Formats: sequence, structure tokens, C-alpha cells
Amino acid sequence: MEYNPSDIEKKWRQWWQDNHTYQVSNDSSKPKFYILDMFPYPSGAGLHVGHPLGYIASDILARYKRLRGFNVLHPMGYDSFGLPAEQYAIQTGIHPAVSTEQNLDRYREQLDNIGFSFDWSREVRTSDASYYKWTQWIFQQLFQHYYDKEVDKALPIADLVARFAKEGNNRVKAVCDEDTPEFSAEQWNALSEKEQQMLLLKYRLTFPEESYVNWCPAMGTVLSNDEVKDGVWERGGYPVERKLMKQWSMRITAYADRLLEGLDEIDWSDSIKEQQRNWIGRSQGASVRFGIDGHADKNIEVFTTRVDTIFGATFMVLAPEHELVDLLTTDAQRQEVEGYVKWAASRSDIERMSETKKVSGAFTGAFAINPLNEARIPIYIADYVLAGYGTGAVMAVPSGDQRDWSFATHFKLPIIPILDAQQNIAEAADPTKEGHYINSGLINGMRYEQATLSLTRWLEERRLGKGKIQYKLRNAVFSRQRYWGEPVPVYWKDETPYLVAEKDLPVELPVVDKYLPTETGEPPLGRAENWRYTPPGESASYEYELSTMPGWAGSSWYFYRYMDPHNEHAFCSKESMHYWKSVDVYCGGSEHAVGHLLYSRFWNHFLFDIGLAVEKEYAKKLINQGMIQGRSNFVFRAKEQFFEEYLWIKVLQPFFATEGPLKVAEANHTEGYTYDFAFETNDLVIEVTSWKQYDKIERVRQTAESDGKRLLVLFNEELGGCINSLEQTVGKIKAALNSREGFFITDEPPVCEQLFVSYDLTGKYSPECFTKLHVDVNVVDGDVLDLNRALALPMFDKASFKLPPDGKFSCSWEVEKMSKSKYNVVNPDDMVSQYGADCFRMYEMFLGPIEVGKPWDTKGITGVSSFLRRFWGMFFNASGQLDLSNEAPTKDELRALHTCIKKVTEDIERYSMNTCVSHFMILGNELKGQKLQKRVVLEPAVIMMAPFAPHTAEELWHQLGNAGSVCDAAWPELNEAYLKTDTINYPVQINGKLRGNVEVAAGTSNADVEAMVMVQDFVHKNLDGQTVKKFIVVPGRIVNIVV
RNA sequence: GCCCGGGUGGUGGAAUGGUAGACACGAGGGACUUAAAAUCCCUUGGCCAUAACGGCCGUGCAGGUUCGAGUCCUGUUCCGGGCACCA
Repeated sequence: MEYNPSDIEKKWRQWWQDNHTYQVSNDSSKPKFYILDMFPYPSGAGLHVGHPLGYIASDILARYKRLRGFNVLHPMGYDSFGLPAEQYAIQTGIHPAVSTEQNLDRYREQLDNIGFSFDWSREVRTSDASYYKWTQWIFQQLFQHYYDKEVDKALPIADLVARFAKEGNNRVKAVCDEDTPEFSAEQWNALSEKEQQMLLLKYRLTFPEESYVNWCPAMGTVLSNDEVKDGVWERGGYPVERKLMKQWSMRITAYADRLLEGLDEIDWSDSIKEQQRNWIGRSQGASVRFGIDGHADKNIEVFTTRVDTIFGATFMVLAPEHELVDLLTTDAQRQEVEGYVKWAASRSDIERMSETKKVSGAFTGAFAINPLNEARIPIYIADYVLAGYGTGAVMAVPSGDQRDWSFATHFKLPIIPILDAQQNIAEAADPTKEGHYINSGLINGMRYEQATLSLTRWLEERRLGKGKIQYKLRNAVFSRQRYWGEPVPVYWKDETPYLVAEKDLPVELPVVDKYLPTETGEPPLGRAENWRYTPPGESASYEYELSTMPGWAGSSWYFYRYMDPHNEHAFCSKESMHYWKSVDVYCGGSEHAVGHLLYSRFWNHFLFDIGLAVEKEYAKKLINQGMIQGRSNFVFRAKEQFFEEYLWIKVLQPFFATEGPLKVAEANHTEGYTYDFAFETNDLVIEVTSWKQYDKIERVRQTAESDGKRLLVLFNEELGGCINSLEQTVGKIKAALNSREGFFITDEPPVCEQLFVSYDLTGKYSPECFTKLHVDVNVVDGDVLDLNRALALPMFDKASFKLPPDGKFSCSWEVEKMSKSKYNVVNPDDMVSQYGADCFRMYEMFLGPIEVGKPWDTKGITGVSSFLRRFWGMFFNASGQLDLSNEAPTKDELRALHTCIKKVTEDIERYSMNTCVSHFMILGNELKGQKLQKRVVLEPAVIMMAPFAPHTAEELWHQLGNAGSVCDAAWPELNEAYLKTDTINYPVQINGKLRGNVEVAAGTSNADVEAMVMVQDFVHKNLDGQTVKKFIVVPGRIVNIVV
């Protein structure tokens, strides 16, 4: 029977659907297993072959776990709010919901094509009101809670209000804004409703605050750092400035320590954990207040992790945005400082951090007073200090910090050594903590630990500073000035935010006329007409919050919705939550390391605190799939210069070198007017040009006439048209040479307008001869352009091709991101229709380990394809009948099968899918050559193949006479006894170099092995009389003789 | 710049500190065929050598630890990812 993947796959996909094979119940006696793929954003470009990599791996794992007897939850859904749909809406006016819906359909179709075991009845979409109702609900819970440091968890804000009324806030230990004032119960109770609400915002886990953003006034919107280059919007070129803006924020800093500790209990890659640790950036140090000369009422607070270096502080640097800059700047310095502030405002954080070699800054004219030694040190502003980090001010210690050192050197500021162990500080900073302090007042002679302790105590006693733990982590900005996101369920009354009543959720996205900001610079929701909220029991209506939530809102809790996707009364029922608990294996890209993966952990800790999640960490195990990159192909289009070089190198030079006696001058080498080519012994000149340049041709003709030269015009197009037949051009020149006529030009219109040169031929010409162009990889096979298919593309309209002798037009290639604009996108649908979904799935796995990124290259897929055919062929005889033997297997067959069982089982468990495919191939290679295969060997193989090639396995499973789905078969049991061999082959090394092999019976003692090895000829030969110092036998492994 | 990850044949890759290159692709040779495709068989890291046996080198680069290093340590270089409003 012919292996016909498209028929088989269609048939079984339908059967699975009809039989609800992948529907998962929350009610099962089996142990649960929850395997989740990261939420995809359904982009308009559809899936490319890189996307399914993780889904295939997780699908294999899900199917495997099911075969091992688990009740497996393996859902899929969409993070369907997002910027691209909104951009598209701005351009076209099409509502993002409409274009998103289309994209989703396309995604679904493509996913279905690959045969995933997703339970689609549980699909969720963040942009569905029934979903974002619960995103809004969770937001409200955050608003209604604060973080209590005493019990180390979130508590209701109502508790806090009760405490304030009873005892004020000075005994409350809660995470709050830095500028929260102390107040007593009397003071609290005397406050107005509005004043109380304002104070509570300083405690709430989500709250509006001012934060810096990249504001683009021309577009009335905020941009991400990566959209800003050199102070302008990368695409539109409009100027961008850093601006303080009122935005909703999430008090993630409250959870900094718990997010850090939680990392120890989850099995995620070290790299991701390290990135998260870094992002949180916990550092222990001290905050120190510096006085300001002439401003007795003000001071500058700095945070330092090296308070021990304080005597080496020779200047202070503020971020250009620092609130005191304006006040401190002296009139003499004002112009310079303001200019610098303006310039710095145009730079993104990334630019500011990365260009550390270029020192820039400005002196404010003011001086700070070092509290330790009363030293008067100048205050600068510089953009290497970021406003959002710490206090936006640093004490600069040039002898110990390289950036400070560079700054000091540039501005000729003093560099004072502070430790006797510092070396070469004239050359560079030395951040050592070794040695004894010098030039350091009260800590002179001390070592690091003691100095730090003494200084911290000294500062605390005088209330000038204190030991402090600082986090790099900032509260997460939660507002977006966009349309296509969840509305924030808040209304504003008397400039105070209040929650929309729970019964009025969801706050649905209103209709707007355009997806742009309003004329007054408000977010798009400001365009909605009559969009106001009337709270229950009130008659007045109020304005809704106009910003929307960011992409990470909906994706921070979606894993719970899959457990109970249609619940209208809760985001997830208690029963479902207690059955599924958390994600067992989470699969997705490492690019989400700190965005999604940190924020979702934060929300989960919060949900855990308020009793809605049952595990502190929602994902126990994380697998990072690598990015599949594109492999772009390029073709080379000839420019005018090519034709001149071609004529010289290929036509004139070789021809006249042999044919003489005429000599030809190389292009542009003639005297006077620069004809392209002129002959020394003939009055003919040659002009190479495009036939479109009538003016030029006419000019050259007139010049030639007055010079008494005869002119041959060769069009680029004409040369291109006969590029592969040299003789034609040679003949034309020959004829012109021998003729008496004065002007030669073809009067046939050219059929060819552009010439492409095969990549292997381009080396002979200068690089300026060509324009390198992306060519669609789908018309290229093995870097050889398929000319028939290529000619159908618009880019090859009226093109001809310069071919090498073998007639294969070659392209160059590069690895780039897979993207439409680079014409290197490979659609999984094409792979599936050509090779079948099973082959595609196996090939994606076969490419290499899932974690490693690599360029997509189709050329190896034939190996997998022929393996599947061979495997299929083992079941059937020549006339297509199932034909298997029922005989008992041989020892060799059993060993091959059980080796495969062992390897595949181990490798799936460690997510090494590529080697699994190899093991199937090895089993296939071992069994092939036999006329008749044995059922007892092949049936377990079918089950093992089922996770990888589900359609093929399902067909074979039924062919073998089984009625149910192969998905519900039992994974084959390994019997170690079949793996044992009678003899062991010991490689023998002498001083670590392999010299031969010795075969001994299994179970031979080390002493006997030694005896057997020492009588071998090759051992004697290589020992060459040297004495054996040591004889090492690693049982079952290797022998090493040390001489 | 900072943080993280990675460099193994022509290519994708394999290898609990124990025979480097499994399994494939590609390439070369052969069988079948009128021919092509498909299929099957053999060879295939480099260099040297041969009638044959064989020898030397080799996991980005430079050191180190070890009986033994692709694997562990130190330094270095190149490439990829992240850096807070792309998702």
C-alpha cells in the first residue's frame, strides 16, 4: 500500500474530531499533567515554520504523557490584543477586532494542518469581553490590596483603612511610595474623602503615578525604546522626547524578594533565572544624604553599594531629569545645562547606557557637601545616570568606578586613591575591595567589611544615611495610550480614581471613529462619544479612565482560564484550580524571560496571597525553544559597470589577445573623450550603455563623428539578452571592425531589460557591478534558482540570466530573521502539502535541540520523508496487503527494539526530541533487509512513533486491528534483560591515546581484563618496553595504561 | 555598554569526564532503467602512507586541572538573545 500522507492525515483529523479524541475532562481518576505553550499573538503574516517548533515539542510531550497514563491538559488560545492590529487599524480604518478575527482563522487553519492534540473547546482569547472581564476583575483585586511587610503578603486595603482610623500609619509596615507622610489616627480621620483616597493610592498594588516615557508629540503616543533611534521615531522620523506622564503602575517592587526567592523552587533554565535576578537587581548598600552648598534646606540622596568609597567621591552626578537640576543650576551655567538637558531628553535609555565611551555632561555650577569630610564637590549632570534607577543621583568615585573615572578624566576632576591595593588608577579605575583604606578619614587603615560597618553606623547615628536594600526593579508601567487593549475598569471622580462596580464588568471597548489620539492628546478612548460611567446609586456620570492595559495583562493569568474556560462566575472555579493546580511544563521563547515570565509570576504570587491560586509558582518547569531564523537567498542584478567589465574581461581581451593584431584599450583609458573602448589600430570605438539613454547615445555619436571615429553602440539589454552566447557579441564586433560604415546600432527593441548573474560568476567582477537583491526562497532549491518558477515573479520581468557551464543559476545566502520583507518566510502549509504533517513534525524535531536557535533549511527533510516511507513499507507486501509475521522475535530484534524503547523514553523525558527521531531511524535501519517483519516488534514501535507522527501511527494502529485511538495505547515497557550483551568491547588507551580494542566476556573482573590486555600484540608494540605505572579499568567502559 | 546563551566535518547535529563526528543532508562511486525520477548498495573530518597493516592532526583561540577534556577551571575572540510601551 502506497504511503499517502495527505489522505491519511485528512482521514484521521476528521476521525479525531468526530470522536472528540482530544477533549479533556476535569474529572478524572488519572494523575493530571498540564503542558502549556506560550500564548501566541496572531500576527497578520500567519505562522511560519519557526512558530510551531515549540508546539510540536509540547504536543509530543503531551501525547507521550497521555500514553503513560496521565490526564493531559494541552490547550491553545490567543493573546489577541496587540499593537500590530492597531497599527493596521490606523492605516486602514478596519476595526482591530475584524482583522484579528481573520488572523485567528488563518492561525487556526495552519495549526490544524499540523495535527496538534489541542483541546480546542478550551480556547481562550484575551480580546473577548468574556475573558477580559476577568483581567479587569483581577486588576480590581490589585487595586483593593496593599502589601503588608509584617505578614509578607497582600492584604485588603480595607484592613489598612481600619488601622489608619485606629492608629494612623506609623506602626504600619507596608510597601508604599517613598514620599508617604507619617500621620496619626486623628490626622487621618480629619482628612477629606479625596485626601484619604490620595493617601491610599500610595499603598495600593496598582495606582496612577508619574513616570518617564518616550513621548512622540507628532503622533500623540508613547513609543518603546526600540522604536526610538537618535531621538526620533525610527520609522516616521518624528522627534521623541522623554516626558513625565501620569500612568497606571503595578507595585511589583513589593514582590521583589519573593520573586527572587521563588526562582529557587522552579526548574527553569539558569539563563532565564539569572536574567530575572538581574532584572530584579537586588543590591545591598546604603543611602547617603549630601548637603548642598548654599541650599541648606535641600539635600541630595544617593544610593551606593560601595559606601566604603565615600572619601574618594570627588564630584556628584545627577540625571538630567533630576528634580533639583533646575534649582541648583547657577545663572552662569544655565545655558549649558539647559542645552544638555534638552539633548539628553532626546535619547533613549538604551542609547544612554550603551554609549559609555563617549563622555558627556554639564556642570551645574553648584557644589555638594560630603557629609563625612565636609568636602565641597562639584555637581554635574550626565546622561549615564538614569532618572529611573535609584535616586537619579550618584556620588562619583573615579578611582573605583570606570564610568566615573572616564568622566573625571574628561572633565579634569581629581581622582583620589582610597585603598592601598588599588593599582594604576592613572590608567583606569580599580574597583577592588582588597587592602587598607587611605585618604579616608575615620576608616583609614581598615579593611572593607569593617569600613562598611563603621560608616553605616556613623551615618545612621547622625541620621545622614542608612543601610538599605535597593532594587533595580521598577514598578511596572501598566497604562498604554492605545485603543486595542483592555479598558482599565476605573472612573475618575473629583480627580480621584474609583473602581467600576463588579456587577458592571466588563467595561467593554467603546466604538471610536479613529484609532488615533484625540486632538487634545488624550488616548483613543477619549474619542468615544457618551462613554461615561454612572456608579450604582448615583445619578451623576463620570469619565472613564482612558488608557488601556498592556499586552502582558491578559497573558499574566491565562493559564488558569484554560482550566475552566467558560466559567461566568469566576476566573476559574476552585475545583478546577485544585485539580490542575499549575502548569507542569511551560514551553516558549526565552525572549519572554523578563517581560511575560516575570509579570505573570508577580500576578500569580498576588493571586496566591488572596487565596485564588494554589501554588506560589504557576510553572514548575520551563522549556525555552530557540528561534528559527530565516535563510535568505540573494540574486545579483547587473549594473551598467558590469557590462563594461564583461565586455573587457570576457569578450575583447581574450578574443583579441589570440586574434591580434588589433589592440583594444580598456574602458575609460583612451585619451580625450572617454569612450568605453577604443582600438589602437582601427578607428572603431565602442560605447556600452542602456538603450534608454537616447541623449547620451546621440552625444557620443556626434563626438565620434567630429573625432573621425566610427562608433559601435552595444546596449546593456542587448548584451544581457545574449549573455550566454559569447560568439554573437564577438561576431558583431568583428563585423564592425571590418566594415567601413561609421555607426552601428541595433534597431531591434531589446527583449531583455535586466540581467542577473549567477553567484558563482560574480567573483570575477568588482562588487560595484551588482545590486544584491533578496529573492523569494520558495523559488530556490539548494541555493539554485528555479528559473521556470522565478520568471513568474515580477522582479524577474524581462530578465535574462548569466549561467555557469552547468546551467545552474546559483544564489548566495545569509541567515536573517524570518520575515516577509526578506522573502525568506517558509510557510508550514507548504511543507505539509509537500511532505505531510507527520514528516514536517519529525523534521522540525530532527533539526536539533529545541532550545537552540538555527536557520531553517528544508534540504534535510527528504531523509525524514524516506524514513517514514520505509517504516510504512515494513507493514505491507507488494500487493499492498498488511503482511506481518506472528513469530517470536530474535535476540537481535529484541535488543534493537528495547534499545529504542530505552533511548526514546529517556530522551523524551529530557526533551531531546531530535535524538528520538534518530533512534527511530536506527531501529528502522536495524530491521530493514528482512522480508517479513514481526508484529510484536512493530506494534510497540507504532506506539512510540505516535507522539511524533500521529496520523501515520493512527492509520497503522488501526491496520493492526485495534479499534480505539493509538492515543490511548500503553507506552511499551522496557525490559533491560534484552539489552545485555555477552561480550564487552574495551577500547585500550595508552597515556590517553587509543591504541586498540580488546573483546572480553561480560562480567570479567578488572584483574582478568588487565591480564588479557597485557598479552595483546598492539599493547606490546606501543609500550615499547616502558614500565606500566598505572593500569586503569573503568568497568564496561574503557582501559587506560599509564606509562 | 551591561546581563544571558552558544562556537564540533561541506551542512543540521550526536557524545552520564571514558573509542569525537551517532542519525541525517550534501557530495563521490556503483546497481536497476532505453532514459529520467524513485529505490537500493558502497565511500565520505583533514593530512601522510599503503599490496596491506598503519601514522599524525583535529571540537573558535591561548593556557590550566586530570590516567583521560568537546565536556571542568582561567583568560580571550566571534556570533545570537534580552535591556522595562514589539509580542
